[in-house]
Amino acid sequence: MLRAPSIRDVAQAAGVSTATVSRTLTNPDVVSEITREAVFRAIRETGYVVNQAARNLRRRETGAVAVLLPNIANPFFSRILSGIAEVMSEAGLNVFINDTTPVTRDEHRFPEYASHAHVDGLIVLDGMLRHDALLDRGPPELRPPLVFACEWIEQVARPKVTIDNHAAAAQAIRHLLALGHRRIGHACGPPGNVLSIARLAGARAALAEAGLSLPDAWAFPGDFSLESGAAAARAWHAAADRPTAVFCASDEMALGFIGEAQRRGIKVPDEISVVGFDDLEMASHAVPALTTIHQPRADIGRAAARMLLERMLLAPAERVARPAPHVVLPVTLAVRESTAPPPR
Amino acid sequence: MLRAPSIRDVAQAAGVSTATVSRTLTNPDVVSEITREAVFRAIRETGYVVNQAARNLRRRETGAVAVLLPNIANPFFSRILSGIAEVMSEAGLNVFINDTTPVTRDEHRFPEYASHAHVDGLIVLDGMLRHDALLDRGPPELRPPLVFACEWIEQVARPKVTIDNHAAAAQAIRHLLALGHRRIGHACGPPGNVLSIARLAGARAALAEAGLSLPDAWAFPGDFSLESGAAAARAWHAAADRPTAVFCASDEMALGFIGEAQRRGIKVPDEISVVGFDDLEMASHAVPALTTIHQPRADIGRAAARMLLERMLLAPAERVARPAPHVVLPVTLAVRESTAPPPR
DNA sequence: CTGAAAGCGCTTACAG
DNA sequence: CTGAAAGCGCTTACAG
Repeated sequence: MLRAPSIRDVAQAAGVSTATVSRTLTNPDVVSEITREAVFRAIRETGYVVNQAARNLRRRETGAVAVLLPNIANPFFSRILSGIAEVMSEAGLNVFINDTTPVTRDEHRFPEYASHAHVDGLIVLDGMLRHDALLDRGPPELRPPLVFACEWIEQVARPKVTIDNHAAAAQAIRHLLALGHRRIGHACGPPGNVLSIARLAGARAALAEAGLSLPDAWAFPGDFSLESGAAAARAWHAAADRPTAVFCASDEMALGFIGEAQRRGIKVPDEISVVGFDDLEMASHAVPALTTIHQPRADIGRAAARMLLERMLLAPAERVARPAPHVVLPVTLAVRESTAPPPR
Repeated sequence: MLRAPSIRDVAQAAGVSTATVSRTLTNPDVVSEITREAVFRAIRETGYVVNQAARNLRRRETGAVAVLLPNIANPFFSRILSGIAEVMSEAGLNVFINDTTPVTRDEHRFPEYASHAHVDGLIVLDGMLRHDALLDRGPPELRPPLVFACEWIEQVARPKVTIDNHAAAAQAIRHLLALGHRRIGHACGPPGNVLSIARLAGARAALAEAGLSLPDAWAFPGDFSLESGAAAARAWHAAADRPTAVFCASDEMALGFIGEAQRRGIKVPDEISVVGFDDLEMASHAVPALTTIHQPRADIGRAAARMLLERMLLAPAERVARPAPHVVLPVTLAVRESTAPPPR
């Protein structure tokens, strides 16, 4: 039976013990130069590569972290993932990416493997995850370190890196107000989602500041997707009494809204101003280029990864004792071509 | 020191041996009903979850497969990944997703972990991967089973699932010819890429059938990105002698091209017809909606995953001996609004 | 149907 | 600076 070379093969070839091979690999300085070289030569000769399962078992760690996200098909996540991958690969850790709603239609499930047995840490981008499962199972010291990014779960006190969604939404609305709009609608994110809630509240607050409000009829339901943005445009178009501007909870919705509006012969921004949220690559390439809230997505990913690394270094007891930090990253409003003063 | 419960704790709680616990978990039928129930009760009481590192070490497998792709930020891959995740999660396997060009600018690197030691199989979506590294290292029986999807490496004979890029490109060109275009350009994919080469060749072949050719000046360089599509539009616009239609090697390029063209006051498709390739979600929501080659992305992912599963079942020797199958999935041309007869 | 025992391939105090 | 030995937590022939 053919087998991959093991540390014993290397030890034999180098004429040393397996302990020395192991030390040469993990802590070369404690080994004399001649043996070190002999070991490296033996490694080359045998084509040895360390068996992670064995190392992990022995070290009681896995060398991997997992990222849980609601929908990998959503382009919003791509740069966040690059940011995470960047700092994790520097730290020598592998990254599992896992869609929390793959095939089934049930609640967002916490994958079984997302426990200490499989993973040294977790970054969770999904605020809809049910938290009854592994997330809060067993003694806290045994639960893998976890940090939230972008989204979070109110009941689960863990470190997080987010933006200020409330303030960002308010900023988007104030931009529309400054252009002279008084009749402003909102295409909402998925109901129950923490981002949807914060963005809607922020929009309402900014409207209230100006003595305005958001009629229910102008809060168009949606779920962040292109299609739901298009649906919002249809609802907007069908309404007798229409707002002159709409703030969308995501860029995909904004792009879907604009596409559907244009397809119906509506001119953007002449007849309707549209603001997005996220600043996807597509936002600046669309026509009209999308006015939107720019999120520093790679930075969010990097910050979350660094925070997780910090938490992984802490002793379990200390980690549980310490307060969970909350990093809030700044956003900017990218004013482009999809907003203008109201018609007439 | 606090430790996660192990199989010994369960055995003790249930009053059986660890062997019986293990059997109950992996092969419940061979265990009597009473012990089985006792074991399950003990598992619940202790909160036991199997330690994968130990299981993997013992079983000489890892329970995970890796997907290697050139750029996770490219929305083209998202549905392929869902397709893969769908069948792999059914099979009880975890999926590592790895960007082959994360931070560094060097050649696409084969990640170290993509060896038998870390992963039971590989799906490679990156034809630019250097194949000198682990890919062809050591005896073939020891290399993890690998299947290519979408892209491939000519010199590496492995199973693959692709589309017929040559035929698809020809189909796109014939659509433009049928509309009456005689002056047709091509916005190319990244140089050296197998897809770029096949699509360019297919376009040339269809042009040649009609007694036409593709002047060098009309083969706009690109790299599949939005920005390179916009650059192609600028080059097209600046040219003295311009084609009336352009076939783009990707939807992102087509969308970038159209955006830049429209921004310069050019009407699409009235002044220039544009065909894309891929059929991203955005394609049908853009204005004009993009005429493009529809790729069955989820199917590609599912087919690649199934093929990998098959190969993983084979004994190493047999796997090496067998010819590598090549599955070619059908594509369709989605005719929408971005193409029309040439001006005048 | 069940248990004792070996062993998967590492790492790491403990001696020397 | 180096080796012998124990042990990480499982699984699986081998007996019974």
